Amino acid sequence: MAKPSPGVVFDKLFDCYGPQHWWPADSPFEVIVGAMLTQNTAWVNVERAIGNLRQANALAADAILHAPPRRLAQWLKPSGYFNVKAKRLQHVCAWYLQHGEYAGLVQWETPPLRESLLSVHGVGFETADDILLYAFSRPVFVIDAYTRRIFNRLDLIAGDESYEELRGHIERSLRRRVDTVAIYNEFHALIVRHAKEVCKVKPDCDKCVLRRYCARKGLSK
DNA sequence: ACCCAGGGTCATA
DNA sequence: TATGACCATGGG
Repeated sequence: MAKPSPGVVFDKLFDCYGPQHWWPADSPFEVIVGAMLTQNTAWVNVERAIGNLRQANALAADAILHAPPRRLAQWLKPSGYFNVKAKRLQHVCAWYLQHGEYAGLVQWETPPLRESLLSVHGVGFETADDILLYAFSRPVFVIDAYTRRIFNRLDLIAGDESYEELRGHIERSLRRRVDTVAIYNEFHALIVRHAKEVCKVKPDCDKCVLRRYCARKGLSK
């Protein structure tokens, strides 16, 4: 069985599920908040925490930055790790305000913007790239655990690549597409959708749209 | 009673 | 550089 290219994987997922309309947020700042809160956390719990912030009229950088840590942690409780995330959220809000919020940051070139994000305590590769792609519309492909799992099962990667190696590999393989930002946006969303939908519990991809290509090498996480 | 979820940091070897 | 511990809630 021939291996599919990443582009073929994208096309099959898109044919199956259609556009996903990501990121689920009303503003770039809300994307940033969601990206921080969803770290190793189910999205439904993130929605509750964001709902708490909104209800407290605290879904804004200055409000979060100046909120008492106790109260901020209370709002974040449903999304887990609330003490850790309260600090991380304040760090990223301080960064956001220091650099002129969206209007200031949107003028930056992508590489220095990415470096600056990664310098914020609590922002790692995936969170930075979520923010770059979905808040600032930059052509950066997001690698998450689902991406590794799916590409691993399709035998498209060795499995021990670093984050940056894997990102470079997938970005290069999609270079010919016309609108890379739109493709990266949709692809990552489709991978998450697909992982939740069918590939989560069943490694052999029974009803999987990618079944024809599935390597079935057993329980490769 | 487990396991997992749209990760990241820190201490240790 | 490479593991392991830790953070913590809610759903299956």
